[in-house]
Amino acid sequence: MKNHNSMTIGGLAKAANVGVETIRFYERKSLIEQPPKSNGFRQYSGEYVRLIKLIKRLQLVGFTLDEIKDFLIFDRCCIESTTVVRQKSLSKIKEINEKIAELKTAVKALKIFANTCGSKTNQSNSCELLDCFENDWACCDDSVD
Amino acid sequence: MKNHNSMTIGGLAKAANVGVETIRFYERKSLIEQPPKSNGFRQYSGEYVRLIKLIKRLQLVGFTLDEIKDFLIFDRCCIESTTVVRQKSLSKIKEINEKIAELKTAVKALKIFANTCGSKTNQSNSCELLDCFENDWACCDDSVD
DNA sequence: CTTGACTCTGTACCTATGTACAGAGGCTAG
DNA sequence: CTAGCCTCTGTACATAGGTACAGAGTCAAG
Repeated sequence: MKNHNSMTIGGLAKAANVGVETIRFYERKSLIEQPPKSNGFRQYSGEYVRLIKLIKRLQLVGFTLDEIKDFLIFDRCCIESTTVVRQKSLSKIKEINEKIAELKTAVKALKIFANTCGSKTNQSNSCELLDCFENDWACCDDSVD
Repeated sequence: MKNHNSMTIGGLAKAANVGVETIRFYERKSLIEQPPKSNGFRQYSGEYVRLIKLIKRLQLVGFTLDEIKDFLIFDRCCIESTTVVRQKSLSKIKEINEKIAELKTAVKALKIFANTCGSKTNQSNSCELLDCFENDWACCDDSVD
């Protein structure tokens, strides 16, 4: 009675490289739908592998699970206007670009730190993280609110 | 008896734009030292403002509090060889650069998503996050371990 | 000398994102 | 038919990084 291309939760977990508990957790949080069951066991199609991997990718680049849920629900149901989703995407793009700028500034500061502190043998107070990280931060100072 | 350039915890919190509880939390975690007290009240110098802001910046770019502590302790005491600190800096730079690459890929994918899904009126199944996020991820696929 | 704003210590609680059982049942190989 | 592994539901615990009291003391203004 089993679809030849379906798998139980353990198979999905292995294929998507996550734990089975994580999958059940995503289900509880409504990130994924509960699949049909056979004898009480969840039967997942291959699509679920792509879906879980997508979730993990979105997480890596800074989406919270709640944000991911919003996108996924739209993706499944188109319940929101495409304009709203477009807006959400654009604002996320903006956010990520700002993060990229911050990270680039940090790399610059860390390079200075590594060069001035890591290569000198002098242990005077000229070696300070504070100094290295104090310049070039126009990008994010007091923009925390 | 009070240094004209010192402040209590509330002043520091305001100046550094964090909560007082956060400052005491950092103290408990040994990220900052307990300053001298006057009548049982902590008296902070202006240096603490820079220090708290530094911590917040490092956090923003992905340092954990434990990592920050390591750098700060070196910065204060030079207890580790500069070579070790240099190594840590370089590996953090590498990590941040990888993150930048991921984020750039995500921006590309989100742009495609925004353009194909947000601008079309068609609601067919051609509009899928999954598709947009499935290419160009050589940078991080299965590099999760 | 009272009032209100601040601080102290210590402990409990919170959110996000999982992880780990416990106790029960199912499936498959030998 | 039994052993060993899988899955089920439900609940509890973990971790990072705070946030929020409770109950007591301090300080400055009026």
